[in-house]
Amino acid sequence: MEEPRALTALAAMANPTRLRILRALVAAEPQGLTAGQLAETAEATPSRASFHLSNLADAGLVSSTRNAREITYRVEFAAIGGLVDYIIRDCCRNNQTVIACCAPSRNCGGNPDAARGVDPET
Amino acid sequence: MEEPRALTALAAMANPTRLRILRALVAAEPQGLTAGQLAETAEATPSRASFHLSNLADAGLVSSTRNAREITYRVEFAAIGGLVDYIIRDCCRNNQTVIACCAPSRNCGGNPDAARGVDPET
DNA sequence: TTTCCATTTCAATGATTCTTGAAATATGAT
DNA sequence: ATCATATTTCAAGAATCATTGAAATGGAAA
Repeated sequence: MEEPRALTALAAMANPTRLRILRALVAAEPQGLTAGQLAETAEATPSRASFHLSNLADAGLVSSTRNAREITYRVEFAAIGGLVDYIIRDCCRNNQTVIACCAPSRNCGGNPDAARGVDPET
Repeated sequence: MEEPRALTALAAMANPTRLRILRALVAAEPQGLTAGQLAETAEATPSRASFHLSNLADAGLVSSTRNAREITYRVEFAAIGGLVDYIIRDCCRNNQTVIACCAPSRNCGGNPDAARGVDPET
């Protein structure tokens, strides 16, 4: 990933509504969620949800496919991974402290569960 | 890291001038760089650099210490790591595609060097 | 104290981004 | 065709963020 794309991805994630949308899509993998379901989940009007959805799509963070009149969105994990890769490598020059936060027994966010590699799902 | 702080960190990084500043600080580790040096590196006026520097400091991404009349800034790798941790764990629920981007032999940004774990420095 | 240097703060302006609600588009059903 | 549903697009206004240049602050030297 190059800088302009990384900046777009960072800006896309730097919004509470879009982060909620992203989170809902992560939870809804691999089926995805329709624009309407996302609007409901994010407590946004259809128009507002659509605005944020196209922002996320422009950033490559989500993809969409139309099924009849519904449009289903899915999170693009590879794009998020590309951003993480960019932060670690291009931005932080493979700094060990940053890399350590990806390890299964990490503790970088102040969450005690994280240090034990506990899946937040369970 | 909790959401509000992650949002602040993402917003801080989502700006070309601040990303340049961060990059310069990463390269200048562990001594850090003064506000004046950073302004020069980022090709910004002192006032503009100061604005972005306090934004980065508010986000916890840099720290500063005063030495005589100069103020030296340093990158806070732990905070960047915390953000990466947040993206991977809280946001992406430990998705493997995202985690794989932190591995030494990763290839998530389209850069062939990345797959071989080549340090961009060398 | 006066002066100089590094940096920050402030107010004004300009630029982006977000929200809202109405209208448009696309698709399917009657 | 007509209608209903799902979604997007658009224009206007509100809110937030960035840039500028001038003034203020903090600190060291003359």
